Amino acid sequence: MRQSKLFTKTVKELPKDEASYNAQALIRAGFIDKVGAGIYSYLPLGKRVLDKISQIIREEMNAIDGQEILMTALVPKENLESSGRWAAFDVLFRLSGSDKREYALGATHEEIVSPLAKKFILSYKDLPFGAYQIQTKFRNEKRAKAGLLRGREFLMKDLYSFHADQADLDSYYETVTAAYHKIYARLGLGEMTYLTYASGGSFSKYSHEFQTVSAAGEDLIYICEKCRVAVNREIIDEQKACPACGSRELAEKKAIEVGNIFKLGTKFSEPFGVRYKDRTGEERPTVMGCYGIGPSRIMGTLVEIYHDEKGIIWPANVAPYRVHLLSLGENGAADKIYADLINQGIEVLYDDRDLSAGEKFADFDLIGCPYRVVVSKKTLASESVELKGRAETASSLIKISELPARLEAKAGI
RNA sequence: CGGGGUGUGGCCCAGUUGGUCUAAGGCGUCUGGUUUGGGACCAGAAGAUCGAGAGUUCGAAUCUCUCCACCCCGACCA
Repeated sequence: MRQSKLFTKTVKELPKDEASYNAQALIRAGFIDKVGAGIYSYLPLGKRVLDKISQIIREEMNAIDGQEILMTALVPKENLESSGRWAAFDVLFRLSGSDKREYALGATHEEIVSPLAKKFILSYKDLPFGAYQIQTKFRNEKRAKAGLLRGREFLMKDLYSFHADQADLDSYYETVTAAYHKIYARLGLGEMTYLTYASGGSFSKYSHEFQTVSAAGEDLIYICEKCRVAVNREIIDEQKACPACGSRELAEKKAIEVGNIFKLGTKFSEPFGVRYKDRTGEERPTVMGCYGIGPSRIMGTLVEIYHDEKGIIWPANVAPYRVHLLSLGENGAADKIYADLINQGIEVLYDDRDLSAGEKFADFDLIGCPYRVVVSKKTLASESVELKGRAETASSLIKISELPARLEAKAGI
């Protein structure tokens, strides 16, 4: 991408109506645009990051045989009345069309996926399976806050699984847990993300959250480093012990909830009549699980964790581009390097604008691509470019002919 | 939803005991010139229903009322 063609620009000053770091940094660098409290548009750079996060999640869902679907954003009132949530759910955006039929904008999709599954589940032979989607969710939070961390409209991956019995659900639940750990590792969040015991509702003692330690978080968790698990404050009782090993050596930390997995049991399959015939011909309710991760919240979380005083430092796997190529008055040579890198399959943001070096460096720091490649009179004198990692302070001169190999070698954190 | 705060060109803001405010400054933008390794410099230019509505007054960005929006703290978060 030639930066001269990019319609967004970075801005020098912090937006006055945002206090959270992730929103400030993302707006300044031109990744998102604020429309209202908790309502943001994703601009070219931001969309690329969001797509990369979603793609990692998609790959890991497919790897555990999740089947991608896309459900409706409009959820009819009757569906939500079947589960009792039309009245109980206070964050619903409710609306109606000219036909007077009432709907809610989807805040979650048990009420759509359950009747869907009912149409295809007839026999035990139809189980188990998992269906997921990556879709915008709507929740009218009384207080949206913290930029992308708690929005009224946000992107969510929600997976729903259907099983013949509790044992099969339990087994798949472990599979999903492992997949989630892989996702966080690939996103660069593995080290600071903990499987966390949280309140479970009516069908299991606990649900599990994935909590990423960050001062920007809303939750308070108690971490057992030995077991690499944590307990949410909402269920910690007076004994304050690790549920895995019983240790009382727990570290209190603020954290961002970056995922949540639930065993739903028959909570939805009963009211929606999602039943199957077992081997003996007897009809039984299916057993369900649901598993969520929000790519947009992940994006905000990454910014909270990966930045310095100058701007964002994206992990390589989700950076909008791998390389930010800066031409300092040498577009002739830089054009060729740009074309070569593109041909090698390397994603490049190419600053071909007629601006001062300082502005280009500042933009590189704000936008936060992993590598900076500078082409200038100085570097060209030795048929080289200057290469520097965003997180590094030292740069080095690299022969132009060796650049693609160097970038590939450095790829993948 | 309770409490606190803030709304002034695209962005950040000064001004708010009512009176040359015909709204200042910085950034950005446009024109010309000089620059060219950390948001460089000079000259000129354009750009504002002062959040909205109602009111008080000879006169309102400034005072009163209502509403709206955004931020922060708390509650809430299936």
